[in-house]
Amino acid sequence: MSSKPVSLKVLAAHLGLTVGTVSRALNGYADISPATRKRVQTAAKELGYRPNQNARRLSIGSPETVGYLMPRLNHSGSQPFIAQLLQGLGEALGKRHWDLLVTHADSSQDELAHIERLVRSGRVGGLVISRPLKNDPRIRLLQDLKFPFVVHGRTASCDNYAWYDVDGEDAFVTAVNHLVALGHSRIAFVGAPLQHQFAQDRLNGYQTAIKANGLPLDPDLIQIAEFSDDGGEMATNLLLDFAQPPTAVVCISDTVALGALAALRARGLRPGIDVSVIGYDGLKFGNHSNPPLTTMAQPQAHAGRRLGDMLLAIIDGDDPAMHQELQRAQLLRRKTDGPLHCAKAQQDISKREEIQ
Amino acid sequence: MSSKPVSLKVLAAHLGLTVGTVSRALNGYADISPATRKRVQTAAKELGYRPNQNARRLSIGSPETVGYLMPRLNHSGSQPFIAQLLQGLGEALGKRHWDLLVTHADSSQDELAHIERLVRSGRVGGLVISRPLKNDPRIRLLQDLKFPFVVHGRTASCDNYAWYDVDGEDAFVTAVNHLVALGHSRIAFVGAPLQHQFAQDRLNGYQTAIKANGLPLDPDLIQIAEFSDDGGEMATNLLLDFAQPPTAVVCISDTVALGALAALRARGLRPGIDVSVIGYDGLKFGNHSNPPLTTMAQPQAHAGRRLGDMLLAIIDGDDPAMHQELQRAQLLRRKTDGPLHCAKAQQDISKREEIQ
DNA sequence: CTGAAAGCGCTTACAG
DNA sequence: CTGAAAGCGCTTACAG
Repeated sequence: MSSKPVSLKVLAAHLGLTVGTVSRALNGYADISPATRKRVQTAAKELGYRPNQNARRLSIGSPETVGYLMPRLNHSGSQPFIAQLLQGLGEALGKRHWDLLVTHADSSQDELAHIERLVRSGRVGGLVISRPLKNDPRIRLLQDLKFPFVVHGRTASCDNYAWYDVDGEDAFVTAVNHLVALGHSRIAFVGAPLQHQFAQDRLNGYQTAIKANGLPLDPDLIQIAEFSDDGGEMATNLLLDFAQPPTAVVCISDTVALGALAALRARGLRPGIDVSVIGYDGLKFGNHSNPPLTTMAQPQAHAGRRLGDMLLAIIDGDDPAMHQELQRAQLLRRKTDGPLHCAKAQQDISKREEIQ
Repeated sequence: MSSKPVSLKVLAAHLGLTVGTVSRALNGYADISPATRKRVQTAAKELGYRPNQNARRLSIGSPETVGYLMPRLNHSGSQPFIAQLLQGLGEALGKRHWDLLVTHADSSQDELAHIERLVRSGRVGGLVISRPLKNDPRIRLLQDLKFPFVVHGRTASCDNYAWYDVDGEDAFVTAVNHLVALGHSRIAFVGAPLQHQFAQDRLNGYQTAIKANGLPLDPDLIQIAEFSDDGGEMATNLLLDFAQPPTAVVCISDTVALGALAALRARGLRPGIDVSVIGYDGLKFGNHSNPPLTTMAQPQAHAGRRLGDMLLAIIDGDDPAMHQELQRAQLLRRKTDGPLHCAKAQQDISKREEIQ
């Protein structure tokens, strides 16, 4: 279909030189006369010569390509940060003229086979994986294969590989402390299934902070829900149905928190006044929720670049354990956090429910 | 770093065969005895043999890879659909074991050079580009190079290449008609700079519908703003400052519409009651805005798959002009559209503004 | 049915 | 300084 690109062979023929010489001239070898180097370079530019990368990479023995293993989309929410992540990865790789291959397994069962195929086929020289499980078989596989990789996120034991993560535990300590400082003592946690480490981290932070503040750890106040707005709404409804409902809720994500807000509004409760809600992520969209969502905003801008730089360094031979970066989330106060209302107001909440 | 993958050579040696024979056995050539075919297959599985794709692709003369040219992120809004699009592309390509390469130009000036490099280097056999300009030089370049490509979106003249798009003009006709049916006659349009064709299409739809309904085309009611929530807010403030403000606003995107809602709320105007607002995109997040956003929802689920299938067909030799698919957006009524209020209410709006 | 050989388009020691 | 040659790991006519 497309016209054939010019090869080294035709370029060499055009110049009356051998392909070896032309190749060395183009690749800046020292043992080429300045005159022919110039001649070769101008001819290459004129003819629009670009080395065939498949050939080049076969020859040098490196795919000069890194793979990103896309997490499977859960029907409910789209990956909010994926575009930014890919752009950052692309920037880091681009500095060295490496390529970015984006793949996803057909099913989660196939994921290990998918990775092994990818590694063995020589298409990539390193891999970026994200959203690790607590004990992620992908990480074990890659370690067994001794294949360079970095993880966006962490697992329970994460000493011996490279990762970039935001400290979810710290974030939820901060969120709970903030609510305690506002006078709250019945603070609930709406989380997601604990197979993912990030879900566990955030729950840990919640529990740590509750205890550190001398509050009782009421198991009723810990709700594990579907990781979506609907999940957040259902969990919050459960919480509000208790005899002693919480006066504040920390949610594992902004999306889940939006569901919590919906549950509150549906009962005529005012988020940030009657019940406080804090999300996690810092999505821009939280500015436009009803009311604007207070959240733990994670610094997301550099994740892609950092992961890309790390991976290249590891491929160059760095010890993966050298490359571990933990960022902190920051409290972003908008309108859904507020001081505890007086006892009377709390009673009103309970009453209102009974009426419903 | 990683242990070397087994090559065809070691597999052949292991079996006491030549590489040619082993290759043919693995690739299902007919002239191989069933016995050795079996023997080869089991040995390949045992040793975990995977053909080196760089070598294979060099040999067969196809990169078996397609490139996706990421649009540059505008600081303000993230690409909401990009993850879905990539997943869909990956599915379509995966059926044929093609790979997906994701790239972005360092700057918009470099984009043409970037494409040319990509094409000439033989890394990809086809390209997906998105968000075309009205008269997009990338498309001309790819046509000149006679290189297979598909466009997510359309340009002004789009007869002679392949594209997948949602009919923005139709969507805005639908939105305006809906508002007219609700009794509105002063309907504004908040758009974005017109270099992108989609911005023009949506404006065209607005204008077409205004005229078709026998309404005057008031240039004041067309506001071209920054493509962001802030842009939408500023534009809406301008509209509300007019002596005769609009009673309804159609916005070029959900994000812009969120800004419009913010502007209304800031003035104490109730979206959907005092002033109607309709967005475009159908973001899930619109369920949680204040109030939930009425929008023209575009069917996004199949875009990636369709674009991938089209591109593969074109690479196989199909005429690109055969592959043009126009989808329609659907009105998704939530809470920001409503009937025109009586004259008195309208006066109140004007008054309220004068007070501010 | 299998082997021997050429070729894909590069890179890179090795001669001279 | 440049050429001639081997090699990267595959595929695929061509013999036999």
